[in-house]
Amino acid sequence: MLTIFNLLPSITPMPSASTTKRPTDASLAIEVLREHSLATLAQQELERRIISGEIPAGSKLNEVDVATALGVSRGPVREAFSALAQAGLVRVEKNRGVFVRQVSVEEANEFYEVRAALEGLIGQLAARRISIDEVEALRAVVRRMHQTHKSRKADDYFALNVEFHDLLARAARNNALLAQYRGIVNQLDLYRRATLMHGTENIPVSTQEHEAIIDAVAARDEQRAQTLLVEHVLVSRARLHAALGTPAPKA
Amino acid sequence: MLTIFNLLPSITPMPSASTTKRPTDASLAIEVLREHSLATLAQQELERRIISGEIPAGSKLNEVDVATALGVSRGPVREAFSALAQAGLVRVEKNRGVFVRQVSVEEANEFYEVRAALEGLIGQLAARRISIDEVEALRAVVRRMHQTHKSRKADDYFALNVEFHDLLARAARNNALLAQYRGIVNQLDLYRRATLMHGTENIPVSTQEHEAIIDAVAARDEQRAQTLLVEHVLVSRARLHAALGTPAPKA
DNA sequence: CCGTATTTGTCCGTATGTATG
DNA sequence: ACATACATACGGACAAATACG
Repeated sequence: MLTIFNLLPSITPMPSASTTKRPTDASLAIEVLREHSLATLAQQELERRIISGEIPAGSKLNEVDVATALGVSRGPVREAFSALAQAGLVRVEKNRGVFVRQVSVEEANEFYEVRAALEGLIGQLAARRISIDEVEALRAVVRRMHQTHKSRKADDYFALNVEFHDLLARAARNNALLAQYRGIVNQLDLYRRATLMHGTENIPVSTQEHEAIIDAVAARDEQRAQTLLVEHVLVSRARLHAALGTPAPKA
Repeated sequence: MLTIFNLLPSITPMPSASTTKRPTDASLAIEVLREHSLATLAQQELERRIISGEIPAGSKLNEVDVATALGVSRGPVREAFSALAQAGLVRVEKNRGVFVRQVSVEEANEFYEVRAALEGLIGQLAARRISIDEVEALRAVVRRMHQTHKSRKADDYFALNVEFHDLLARAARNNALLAQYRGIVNQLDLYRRATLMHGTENIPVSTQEHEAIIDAVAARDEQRAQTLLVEHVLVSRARLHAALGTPAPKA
């Protein structure tokens, strides 16, 4: 338990090479607080901890514990809880408390259906609007995936996979779509974390799919990009079910 | 300005014919408060007033004014604001206040793109999972649309149109999809309300499209239902732009 | 440009409801 | 079943920032 500095956003610490003006933690905190309220900072920090699995699914979030852990009072925490509930990351039971959302297999399948549709639109729009630089950034991510595969670090691959799809989602140039997509992915992560199935997918096959997606997008083939991405999502869902031994729904 | 009774959910007032046990407003309030917090009630009430246009887009929501109007303190109101901000219905500016979200033409086009994709999935899944009763309910709505058309009440048609699509969305049997769909529709309504373009669409053409959609869904033709619904959304977007004189995006 | 009034941001106390022995 | 301990729900007070004259 500490102070406001706990919920400072994860600003990259910087290699500290710059001699210009090294901002102290205190000045950074002041700068951050000029724009963000404690409620939004608490929301972001809780979201990060939930998505990362630092706070496991099903956990009860005690108001005073969270407040003291974040170094704020209970007011901002309650506001953060409301926002997180709307985002689907926590569930609020009146007079009982708030709990980190648990996503069942059935709900995960629902999310996958929606995600497939959104990814399809992302592919379609990205093929129409992506820039050359963004295509190159996508290829760079896939290159790093190959290296990561060789060193066998599944967690790194998982992070790169997230980066790939988020990059693509941003390339679609549609903020509403981006927001909806991220919301779905966050909720799906709740399920993946709970089932400990992060990054253990079939990496070589997946990277092949990624490369095909990049090619389709770079070729401005909207239809193909859409189809490939829908398939990509449904296939990864099938892989997940296969690994878990759960029944995969048809179509 | 009044009391807690302001934010009682819109329970149908009942023709007051029942002699059994007529619950007083007070007992109703107690019953409601047993399940819902003042924050969620405030959220629902504010959402209703925003969607209905009762509170116009761009309005500044003063905390104490809203609190007194709803008969509660500022705490629950602030929690409701957090949730509404997450839902995209209001925008929060730190140390300035919260404002009802204004949706620009460009943002509305983004929403239409997403909505088209979601409606497509709705059509696909509804064709797979809809029940006979639900098909009949859809036909009933369209019948009422015809009558409404004859009496030329555009607002009624608008309400029926919402009911039709929400019914279809529920028939898709996917709660995540339903939630996302409703979120998009709510935000699109912000735009429609602002442009005063509710219900002035081409009604006869629209009802023909609705009937075709029902036929496709009833015939379990997933592909056709999906295509028809995507087209339906894009066409209604084009109609809107034509009426407003704004440039309609390609595709 | 400064002082005042209003509004937001935060914190804490109290009442009510829930879980536990 | 009762009493105790605890957590949440709500309200109100204080501080900081903004808006206005």
